[in-house]
Amino acid sequence: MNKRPRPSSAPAAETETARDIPTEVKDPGLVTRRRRQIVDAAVRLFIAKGFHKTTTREIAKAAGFSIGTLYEYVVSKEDVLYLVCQAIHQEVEERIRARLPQASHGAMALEAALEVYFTVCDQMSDHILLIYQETKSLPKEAMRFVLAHEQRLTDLFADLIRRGVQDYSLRPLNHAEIGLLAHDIAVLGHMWTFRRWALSPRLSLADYIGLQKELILGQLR
Amino acid sequence: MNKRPRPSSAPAAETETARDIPTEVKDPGLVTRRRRQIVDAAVRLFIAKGFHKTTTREIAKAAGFSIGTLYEYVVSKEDVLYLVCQAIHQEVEERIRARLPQASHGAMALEAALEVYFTVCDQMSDHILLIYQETKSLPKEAMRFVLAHEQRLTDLFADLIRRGVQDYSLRPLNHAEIGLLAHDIAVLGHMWTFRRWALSPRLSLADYIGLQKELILGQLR
DNA sequence: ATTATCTATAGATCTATAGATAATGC
DNA sequence: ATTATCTATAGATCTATAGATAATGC
Repeated sequence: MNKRPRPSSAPAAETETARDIPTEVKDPGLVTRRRRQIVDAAVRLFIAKGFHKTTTREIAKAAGFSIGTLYEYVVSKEDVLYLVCQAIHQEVEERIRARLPQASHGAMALEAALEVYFTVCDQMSDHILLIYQETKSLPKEAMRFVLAHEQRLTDLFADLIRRGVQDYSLRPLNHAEIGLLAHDIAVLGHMWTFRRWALSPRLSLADYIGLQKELILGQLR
Repeated sequence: MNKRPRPSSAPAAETETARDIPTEVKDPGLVTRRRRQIVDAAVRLFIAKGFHKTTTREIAKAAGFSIGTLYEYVVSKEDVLYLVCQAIHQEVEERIRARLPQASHGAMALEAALEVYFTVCDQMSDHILLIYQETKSLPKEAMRFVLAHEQRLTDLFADLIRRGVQDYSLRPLNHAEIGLLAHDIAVLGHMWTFRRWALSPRLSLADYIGLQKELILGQLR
């Protein structure tokens, strides 16, 4: 059940889900704790002012320690951004997985997943928007990890669609169609966050979910 | 034919399509020319390095004059970003309008528009991506103008859908549905630019257009 | 004498680190 | 004596402007 499909040609090391950031501090528990403080502080600041306009000093202060201490836990400012992106993706994925009911057949499971996903996107609006806007500021390798995470989330939908096709609760679809539909779903969730300025004045979240579900599922039955 | 619907409550001044940037230079023709140089240089640099990592000096140099001259034509670095966003939106809109055939009925016109729009998104991939990533760096008022432009582009699709509903070539849809579908179309075009890393290795542009057209039009007939 | 352009730099940051200090455990 | 934290700052930029210079037209 936890087996994710991995690109068959890539070596195992390439599919690791997180990148290690060097630290001067020996106590691993402390590292975890301090980095959580850093992430919490940075998320708030990045959402409010953006990555580039936030200084490392501000991050350290908001996290409750000095600039010198900050640099015991990260090597660079970009590391902070990476930690933030990683934490956000993790939380999105956790929230979705936590609320995914073990529905009977594929079509039903997919519908439930859409409901959950769009709701999570709404709740984590600012965070998802942040990822959209700042992923490009990551160093190349860190970006690869973040995009891989995005792909994993998308695969979650692809798996459900595939299940629906196999149990005949959805119409037959080929590999490319399934992949694309999964991306469509992922992006239409994000759309609620980055087009909020146009959508939410006219549409409630419930309406949005209802209409988008119709669009996606209508095409699959 | 050129009448665009405007929010009835907003005063005319609010719907202006461009913002005036002060300049020290008297000759309007020269201003236009130099600003085009600035935009051309900045677009290239911003796409390559991002807005924040590009310096005003680099922009001036790439445009072919000195930093002092640059500041005769803009007040701030943000002005350059605004000029860039404005120019990109304008070109996207022009390219689309130029190739829009005067198709007979709404459904056909919409299909043609999708074809054109997705193609333009592909051609201007880097530019659209730039807008996605840097709009947030604009000062508030400039951002309003850029988002208004985005909305106008979306309205273009809404108009076509509405036409199709009226001539019965598309199924009946209410106001909210039309608005949302228009946004879906706009975003699915952009998706080709910001999910390229996942899509284009597996899917040609033609396949992408074909499948997305199916998704959207399938729901409307 | 007016307009456009250039050079030189003021002034303001900001990241990252070196070296000092405090706290903890042997 | 080891680990974590802090203070102070080196070093590197970067935006925006002031004042000088060159070009154009009366």
